[in-house]
Parts: sequence; C-alpha cells; structure tokens
Amino acid sequence: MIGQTTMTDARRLYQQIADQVRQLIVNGQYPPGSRLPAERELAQQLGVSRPSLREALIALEIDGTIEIRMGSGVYVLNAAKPSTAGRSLGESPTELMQARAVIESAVIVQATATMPEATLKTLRDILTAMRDEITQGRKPLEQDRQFHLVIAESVGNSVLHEIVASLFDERHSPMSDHMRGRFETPETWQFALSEHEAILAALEMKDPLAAQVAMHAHLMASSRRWVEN
Amino acid sequence: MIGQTTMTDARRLYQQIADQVRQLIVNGQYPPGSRLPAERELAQQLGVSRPSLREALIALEIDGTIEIRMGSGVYVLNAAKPSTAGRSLGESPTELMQARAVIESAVIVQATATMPEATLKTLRDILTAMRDEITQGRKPLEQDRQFHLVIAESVGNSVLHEIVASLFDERHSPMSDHMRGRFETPETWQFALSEHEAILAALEMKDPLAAQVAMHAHLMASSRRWVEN
DNA sequence: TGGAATAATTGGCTTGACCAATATTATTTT
DNA sequence: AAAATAATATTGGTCAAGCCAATTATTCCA
Repeated sequence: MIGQTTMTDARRLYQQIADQVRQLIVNGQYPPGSRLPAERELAQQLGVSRPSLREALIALEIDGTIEIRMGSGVYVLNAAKPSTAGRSLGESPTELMQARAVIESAVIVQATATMPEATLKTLRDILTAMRDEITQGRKPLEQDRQFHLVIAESVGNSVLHEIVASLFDERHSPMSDHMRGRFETPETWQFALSEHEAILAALEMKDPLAAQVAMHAHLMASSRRWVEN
Repeated sequence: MIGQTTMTDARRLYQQIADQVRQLIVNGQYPPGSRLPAERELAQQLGVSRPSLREALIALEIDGTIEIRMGSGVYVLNAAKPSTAGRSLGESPTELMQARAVIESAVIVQATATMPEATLKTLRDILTAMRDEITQGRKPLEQDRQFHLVIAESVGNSVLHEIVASLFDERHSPMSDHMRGRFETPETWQFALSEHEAILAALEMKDPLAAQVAMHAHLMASSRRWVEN
C-alpha cells in the first residue's frame, strides 16, 4: 500500500509503482510469459488508482519489461533486467567520474593522432570563451561540455561520441546540479581551465600519452572538486 | 484533433500524442528550455483528455525529451535527438566494435592490477566451458558474454560495467543476429577462444599493457570476423 | 523598499463511468 | 459429436470532473 497520503518518498508515484511491479516480476511471482492481474485488480492490490497504475505500466512497457495487449491483458516479457532509464539517477557521482576518466582517457588517445588543425582551433576558441566566462563571473558549463564532446567527436565514432556525451550530461541532471552549485567557485573553474589547457597542449604536440595523462588527471581532479569538498 | 472515435491509427493514443508533442518541439514551437502549455490547456488544444496527455508526457519524460517539474510546468530538455532506443539499430557494426575495442581495452587496464585470484579462476572456468561448447559444435555465446562482463565487473564501477554490457548486448540485437550467423563457424570460434586465452594469460601475469593489447586485438579481429567476411 | 502573507497557477492523484478489443461461454447448426 | 456462430464476460483504452500539493506570482503591510 503506497497511497499518496504518506508521501515520504519524493519520487513520483508511477515510478514507485513501476519499481514495485518490477519487484513482483523479479521475485518470480509473475515469471516471463505470464499475465499480470487485470489493471483494476492490480491497482486495488497495490492501493493506487488505475490511472496511476497505467502510467507505471506505460513506463514498464517502454523499457521492455512488459507487453500490453488490449482486451487481453498485461504480459511479462523476457527482459527483466533493471531499466536503463532508472539507472542514471541511482549511481554515485564518484563512479560516474571514474568511468569518464577511464573512457575519455582512452578516447583522447585515439583522437590525438588524426586530429586536424581545424579541430585544434575549435578547441582553442572554446577555451578562450571559457576564459571569458570565468572572468565575467559566470560558469562555463557549455564550454566545458563542448571541449569534451569535440574531442570525442573527432574520433569519428558515433558510439563513442554518444557515450561520452551521455556520461557528461548525466552529471548535469537536476539532482547533480543541486548537489553541486555551492562548490563551484571562480577559483575551482580557474583550476579546471588550466587543466583543459594542459590537455590541449598535449593534443597540439600530438602526444597521445601526455593527452591521456592530462585528461585522466583533469577528470579525477574534477571528481574531487565536485564530489568531495 | 485526434479523438478516440476515429481510430484509424492502430497505435495507442499516448504514443500518437507523444509524437505530436515531439513534433511541436522539433518544429521550434517549443525550443529547448521553454515551457509547454499547462496540462489542462495542452490537452484541450490537442483534443484529448488530461490522463491521456499525462501518459504521453511520462513517455517523453522517460526518453529525456522533457522534464516535468511539479507545480511549475513541463519543460523542453536539450536532448532533441531521436530516442536512445532507436539509436542502437542505426549504427554500423564496425563503429560498435571499434567502440568496444577502445573502451574494453581501457577497462582491462584498470582490472589487471587488482584482479583477485577468485576472479581469475572464474575466467578460467568460463574458458573451459567455452572450449566444451565449441567441441560439441555449439556457439559459446553466453561464455563469450560472461568473459567480457566478469572483467568489466571486476573493476568495481557499475557505470563501466553497464556500458560494457550494453555494448555487448547491442551486438546481439535481432538484426545483428540475423546478419551474423552464417559466418560463425567452429573455426572462427576456435580463433576467438585462443584470443580469449591470450587475454587471460596477460591477466594472470598481471601485465596491464599485454592485457590491453590482447583485448584490443581480440575485438578488432572479432570485428573483422563478424562484419567483413 | 523589502519581506511576509495571500492568491493563482500547475502538476499529482483519485473516483467513476463508458467504449472497444479480446476471450470465454453458451447456443445453434450440421 | 463436432464445428460454426452468437451471446456474454473480461480486459485494456479513454474521458470527465474534482481535490490535493507544490510552485509561482501577487498583494499587502511594516
């Protein structure tokens, strides 16, 4: 019973219901291929309204946990692994930043060799803009993002590009933004800027190892600034 | 106006509504950062009920198109790119395998240093099972998967683990399975086995560089076997 | 002018009802 | 008795109206 009166959980009701139904499935109560109780019945069983249950079922349908057949019923699908959508918010910022360090360090090695002059210029321009933003007391969030994405994109592999992008953007989820904010001072951004400059310098020297080290150092330092403090 | 009376489209109403709202966004009518009309208003504007619109908004929220802030409104998010779900099928197998080579090579470096004996034994057992499968003329798909995932998991970073897993599983989408299949012979699997053994040997010698090279060579060779031929 | 109380707006959830697709049962027909 | 058909029940699909809770805008007072 998870009525709205209690409300100790901040998450939306449909998410709680979806989790609960997922539990029923992974617990083996409703194995793959089996049919869930009718919406009306299941809603009553969980102590929620049918529209709310329906919202949860749609979420589960989207992530492939169930299949809804009109007039027939709701059936459990094979893929019972935890949803990718729910993943992001639950993970620790530390793990996220370590993952970025590992992956982006590897990516920049690939990028170093073939990076054309045009891309180097783009990166220089981004850092110039970043410097201006900091000078004017603003947070160069967009420049930071662009710097990392331009490097990833230069490898010419869309899969790698998307992974780097999604890991970066995950840091800027509402939760993370809230958690951060107080710890971002002009000074910390000044440090970040010089780290970016070190990365660019390595790229300009076509030194893959130096670039790798600089990127790794930057992301680990960034992790410390963001998470600890 | 897409009332339920017409019903020429077989898809559920919330999907049609979600598409329609997506259109409003990509058409520039509601650019990123802007706020959508209130639920009541938008529902009336689209000629549907509020619960149905809400179902559509939840779908859009899940795929990251919008952000719903209670009491405030529904906001358009930056990510206007086609949903991640649709991504997988559109990408070239070559890019996928290259991405795996880059990432898993970096991951195994992290894994080498701290890998406990127990994990090494697990990997040995997996390769034994793989050998048996091949001998009996079967495809050691599951053993292949386990080998890579156990290594990724041993780093102790759930983000990295999930990325490696999702990239691996992407190769086994229905389309990919179809595209492959004819090119998987016992001989090719024999090659794959020996490559896995080389990786394990490097891990047992605690040699990060050798492990990195072996993993990279394996995935690139795997790419050639799978894509070309 | 600044801050606190108040009102309006907006999403969150419920109840109850009716329609449409599907599945089940009963009936008829062969 | 078996098969085709019709009637019925079950189940998802959608809508309507209302109240609650969080947020935002406004008003009013000090």
